[in-house]
Amino acid sequence: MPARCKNCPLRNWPLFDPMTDEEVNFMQQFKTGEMRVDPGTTLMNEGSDSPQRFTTLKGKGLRFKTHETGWRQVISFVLPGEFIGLQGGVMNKMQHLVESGTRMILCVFDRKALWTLFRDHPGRAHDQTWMAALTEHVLGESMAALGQRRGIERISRALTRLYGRGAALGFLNGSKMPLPYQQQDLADALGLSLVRTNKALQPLRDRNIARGYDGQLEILKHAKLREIATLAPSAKPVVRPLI
Amino acid sequence: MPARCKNCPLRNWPLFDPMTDEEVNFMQQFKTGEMRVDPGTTLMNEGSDSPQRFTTLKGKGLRFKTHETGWRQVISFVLPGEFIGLQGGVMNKMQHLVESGTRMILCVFDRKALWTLFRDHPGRAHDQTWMAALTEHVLGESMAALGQRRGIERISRALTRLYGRGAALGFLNGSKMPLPYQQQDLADALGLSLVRTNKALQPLRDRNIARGYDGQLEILKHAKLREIATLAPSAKPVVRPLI
DNA sequence: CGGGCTCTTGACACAAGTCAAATCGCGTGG
DNA sequence: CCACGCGATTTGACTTGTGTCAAGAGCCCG
Repeated sequence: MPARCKNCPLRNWPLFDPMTDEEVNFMQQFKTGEMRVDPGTTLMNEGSDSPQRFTTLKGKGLRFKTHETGWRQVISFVLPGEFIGLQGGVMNKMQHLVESGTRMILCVFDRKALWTLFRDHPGRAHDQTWMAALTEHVLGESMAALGQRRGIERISRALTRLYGRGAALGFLNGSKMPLPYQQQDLADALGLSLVRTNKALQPLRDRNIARGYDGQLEILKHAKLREIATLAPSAKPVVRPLI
Repeated sequence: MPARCKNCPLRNWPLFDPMTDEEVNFMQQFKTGEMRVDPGTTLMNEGSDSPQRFTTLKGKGLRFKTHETGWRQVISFVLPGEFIGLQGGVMNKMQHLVESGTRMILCVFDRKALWTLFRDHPGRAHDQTWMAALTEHVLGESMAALGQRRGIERISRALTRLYGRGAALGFLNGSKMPLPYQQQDLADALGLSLVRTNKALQPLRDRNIARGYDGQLEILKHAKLREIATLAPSAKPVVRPLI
């Protein structure tokens, strides 16, 4: 039986804007169910056709584009609390896939229902736009990383960011967090070859700065890692609405 | 005296969704004026503080991020019809600048007024989100270009895209369109050094495929250019709402 | 006529890709 | 219980793309 929004396990994390009871009830109307998927399931494909939108409740996934020449660009890592399917109405036959990397549980909303949200609940509609703007911002940062930074910097940045997001979602276990991605995923996200990714990871391992193995990401020297990534010292994740 | 939205020079281009008279009047309320700027003016800086939002009426600009280590990543080229300032509410002290590259004329909207749009005109609010989703899509494509394509491919792709957007806005003059950007701008957009950009441009010039000079972009062999860029043969620009 | 841009070109250094092979885990079937 | 196969990771040798440095050419404008 699907959990009620009232008991949503995500809602009370400090990463998310608090919601009033009224808002929770409102969202509950739109929830048409829950979906559980195994690793490697395609959640969105050529989004325009999908009648559903999702919010990730549990598990991790990948958002990426592919090309007939064989490459794959990972656009972002999908973690709990993320909304999937906004682009649905926009894309034509272009490829933008979302795939699960672990078992996932997703909250399912109906596409049409979401439209009425614009009519009846401007605040939530605004949140939707707000999230889109945040995504734009994040993608812009990623572009800058790809365009302007070298391999080792990109990797350090990616690990730092993933760790930060994981921390905000309570995934941390000591200095470790579960990271169900492979080096190939990281490579495709960073625009590096698998071999180079591995080789760039090595000095981080050897110098006990950070390491990823056995489905875990461990960061031992945060400051050092940020320094290598030329990232500003702190920057907490932005508190966002949950849709 | 500022033009009325009714006479908006952009509105009737086929690139944009048609608007009803009612919608036009509605938007007119929000327009607080027009702004004219010289080349090189900063339109948005650390967006969170700007009380204004703009729509480009005329002229071209650049959207980019900079970093204290000296690099600059051009996120996108700003052409007429583009909305500027959506991210305003999201960014903290992070740098995301919008700068004019030519003289520009911009439609000015008040930030707060735009909020009421969510309350009173869901259709337009939806358009706003729609545009944000389109931008997400475009940025994703750009990421893929930066991460997966080599210099010459990136350049060919960029030229093709710019030409396509120019065509949709009626900038074409024979096989040429005005392109008020420098090689350095292109380089910063593509994540290449200036020198490499120039060198990659050379074979395109020599083989009479495309050339950029004197503020003009000329494409002589579209098919060839697309082939070099490994782009699908056609793909018209997506018809979008004008905000 | 002489700065100060932008664009062009060449020589060289270095980062990243490619190819290939070895290693390690791990689950399956004999 | 162990051999086998498969996928992920690691490592080495070599090639290629791209950055950097430096200098010259073209051009506009005072």
